[in-house]
Amino acid sequence: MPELPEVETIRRGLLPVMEGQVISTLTLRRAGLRWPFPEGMAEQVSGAKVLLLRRRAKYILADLDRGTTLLFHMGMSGRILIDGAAPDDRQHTRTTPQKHDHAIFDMDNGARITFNDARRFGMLDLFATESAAQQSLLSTLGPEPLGNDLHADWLIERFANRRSPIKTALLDQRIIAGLGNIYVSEALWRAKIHPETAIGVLRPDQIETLVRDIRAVLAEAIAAGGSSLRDYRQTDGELGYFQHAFAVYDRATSPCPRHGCTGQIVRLVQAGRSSYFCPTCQPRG
DNA sequence: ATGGGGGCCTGCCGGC
DNA sequence: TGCCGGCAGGCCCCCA
Repeated sequence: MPELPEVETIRRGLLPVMEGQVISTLTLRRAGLRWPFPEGMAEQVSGAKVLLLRRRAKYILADLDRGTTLLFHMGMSGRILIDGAAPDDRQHTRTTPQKHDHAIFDMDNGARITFNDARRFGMLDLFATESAAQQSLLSTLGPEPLGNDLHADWLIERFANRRSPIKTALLDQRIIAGLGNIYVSEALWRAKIHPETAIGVLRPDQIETLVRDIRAVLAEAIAAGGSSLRDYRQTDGELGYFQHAFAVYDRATSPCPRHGCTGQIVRLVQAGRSSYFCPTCQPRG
């Protein structure tokens, strides 16, 4: 799926057509994605004004003027595309729905926002804004890695005496919210930490370095508009381009790009997911 | 308690 | 050309 940088890029793309704007009609083209949509969601959203468009982890949250919040999650293959926003936009690629277009937001400002998701691991939900913090999808999330919520001291404490491999710990949204398979591999490479290292043996200085590298790789990816491998697109249909900056992800057998390192990138499967790393400059902890 | 595996879906790519 | 296995930016659930 889109990880944090891709979701943030999508949010920024939606801002000008959604925030402060009225949804004239929400059209649902199936009964649900991962789960059934809430009863009456289309009616409750149609006519509502979006007060604020925010992001939490990999979720986009639209607070509506009816005391409700609309939640988007892109799953693995979800896309959001905007048509007809600008007066000179003659593309209108979505004048007729395409395959896997599941939800269509027609805005008062003329924009059409389409949620497309081939694999249907994505989510659309609606709940009372005041209950958002208790919402089951959001309540267990850990700190945001960007901003001021993530502290190395907290991670050092959280990791003490635990044996879980750092790769799987960083994918755990309860520990840090928003990382996914790409940026975990990239951050571990930057921090020179082997993905199988038990979190309990990491030194405090390694964890401090890791926090800095997580922040840096996410910020750089956002600046590049995210990474496009298969499904991900920005809301204008454009590709992100951070994939060109990957050091290790999907680069098995390539030479390690670290200056002075002569190692070769290796693919490893952990908990059913691919990890990529350089055995030479990411020694076992 | 927590770490790993299976399942959810569709699409694409490579090998035979 | 077609079929089949493997793989994919995620997350929930169940089991040891």
